Amino acid sequence: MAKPRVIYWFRTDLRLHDSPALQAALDLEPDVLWPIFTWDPHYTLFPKLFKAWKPTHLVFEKDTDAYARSRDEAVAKAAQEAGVKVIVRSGRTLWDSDGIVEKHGGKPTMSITQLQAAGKKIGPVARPLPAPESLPDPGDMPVDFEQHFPDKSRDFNAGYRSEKDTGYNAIAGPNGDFAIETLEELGFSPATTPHRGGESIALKALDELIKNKRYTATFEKPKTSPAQFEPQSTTLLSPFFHFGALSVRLFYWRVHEVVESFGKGASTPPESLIGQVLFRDMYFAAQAALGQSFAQTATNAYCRFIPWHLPSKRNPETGFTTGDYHIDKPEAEEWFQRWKAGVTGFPWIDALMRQLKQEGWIHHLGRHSVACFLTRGGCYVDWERGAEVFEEWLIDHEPACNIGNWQWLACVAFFTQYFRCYSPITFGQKWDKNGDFIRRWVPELKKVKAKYIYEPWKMPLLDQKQAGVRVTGDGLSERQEGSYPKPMFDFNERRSICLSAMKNAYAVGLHGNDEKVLDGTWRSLFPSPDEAEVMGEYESDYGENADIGDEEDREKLDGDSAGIKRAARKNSTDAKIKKQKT
DNA sequence: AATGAGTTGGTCCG
DNA sequence: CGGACCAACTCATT
Repeated sequence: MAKPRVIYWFRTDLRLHDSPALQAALDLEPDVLWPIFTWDPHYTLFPKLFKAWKPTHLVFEKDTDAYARSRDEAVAKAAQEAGVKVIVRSGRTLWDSDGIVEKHGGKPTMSITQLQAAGKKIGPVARPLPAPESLPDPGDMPVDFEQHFPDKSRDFNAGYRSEKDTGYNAIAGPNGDFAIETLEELGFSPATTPHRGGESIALKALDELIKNKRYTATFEKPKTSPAQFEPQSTTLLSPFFHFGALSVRLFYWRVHEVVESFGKGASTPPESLIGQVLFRDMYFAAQAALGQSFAQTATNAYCRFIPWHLPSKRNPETGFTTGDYHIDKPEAEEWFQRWKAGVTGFPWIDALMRQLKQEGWIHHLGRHSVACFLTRGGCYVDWERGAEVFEEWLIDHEPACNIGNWQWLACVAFFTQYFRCYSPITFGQKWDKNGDFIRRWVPELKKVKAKYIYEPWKMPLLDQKQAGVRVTGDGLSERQEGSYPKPMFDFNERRSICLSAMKNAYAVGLHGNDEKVLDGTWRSLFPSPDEAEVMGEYESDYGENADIGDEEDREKLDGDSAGIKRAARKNSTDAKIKKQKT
């Protein structure tokens, strides 16, 4: 019998160590093994490859991302039609995410307790497999068919290319060596990030971490500083996990060993290093259970509905295009743009957003800060808008973790304590009194006294002169030389408005799959934006305390808001009754 | 049904 | 720096 001819498709597993899928391919004892790194042109490429190379097997690591599922189904179908056997192995997570879902009754894991319980039912995390000593030769690769990128409309990076893209001109790359395309070959400018990838760098980074026994064994995420840089306070292994350059199970067992031998005083999940990868598995399994609806509010039974000022681009019915889906607040669009550009006028937020854009990575608590600020704790912009920006900019972007964490911070799923709100001023100060992190990323403020670095709008003119910066403008219009924008709103005012709006939304109690959300009738359950604005009381830090005037007005408004709240509670009760019925 | 816990807030007080 | 409080949600356990 002829020996197997195998195509190995690398996607989420750019490594040789601990790859169950690669091991499965090698276990076939193939005559030839072709490595393929292509990402999207598979729909047209694979049928051609099947015809030209006549493989017997196609092997790849399981990808439970919503988009990947449909892509892989299409490829499996094409393989079946060509008589090619498909082998898929789980290898991206501690446990197979579909297995976790199954043990959790087919439902998404919405807490770390649920994930741990389901993991326990499956059994211990698999021990990592060693890297193969050698790989079979790729052999002949007749490529006498159309090899160019087949569908330019699916080239989502087109807008970023400055040079000619030669990366897709040949199956084995420009040099015929199957090397992953360089940025230059893909037509991009040199990277702006100092972070570097690859399996050997990943393994070295893990070794360095493990050498530091105390750090590894006593790691507590909430105690690591989001303001620390060069070096940062956390491991920075997430990009390696994302690309599969480092096996999460290898990480798990090597950390486990250190924790065991450290004994008393070691940290435990969820704060510990092990806890971090447990959260990762939790989000993966949540997504595996919910599919595409996980990425959005619309149709998502596990996502609370909030009438954000700036809506998602998705329509509740179709999942796409902007719909009439929010309570109008014209300023919100500008707030979103200023947040994205790092010119909100709040230095702590701006520093984080600029670091994110430049380097593609910020500390987890920094992500908390900017995500809370954009959603429930400031701008009241839909979390889906923020998630899209992170998706584009993060070098460690993992769809499941990104979506899950945005839901967490927006308090629409996973987390509910919306009254715990990050301050763009005091949260950073807790870690970095002098504002060194701000000085690094917002150089306009480099010479500002520590007293004003988190609140430059409070700086007297004389101090502004001495620091060589004028606090003026909106950040978006053409910026004056040596200026830094004024804050885009009174944070305390916004915090108060958002809090009461969240309270109301919780009382109404709608979720993404509720009929009222999908047919638009949710509007009648929420106060108009003007009413919502005056529901919150606040002490202005800026001297111009909105419209709330004399005592009589205040009473009247409070009366109104109480009425709205009563209505909201009633609606909440209705919703609960409705749920019990179904 | 009641109770306690939940990775990662802010403010005030001592 | 530690704890009470803010105003109060949901889940897991009993």
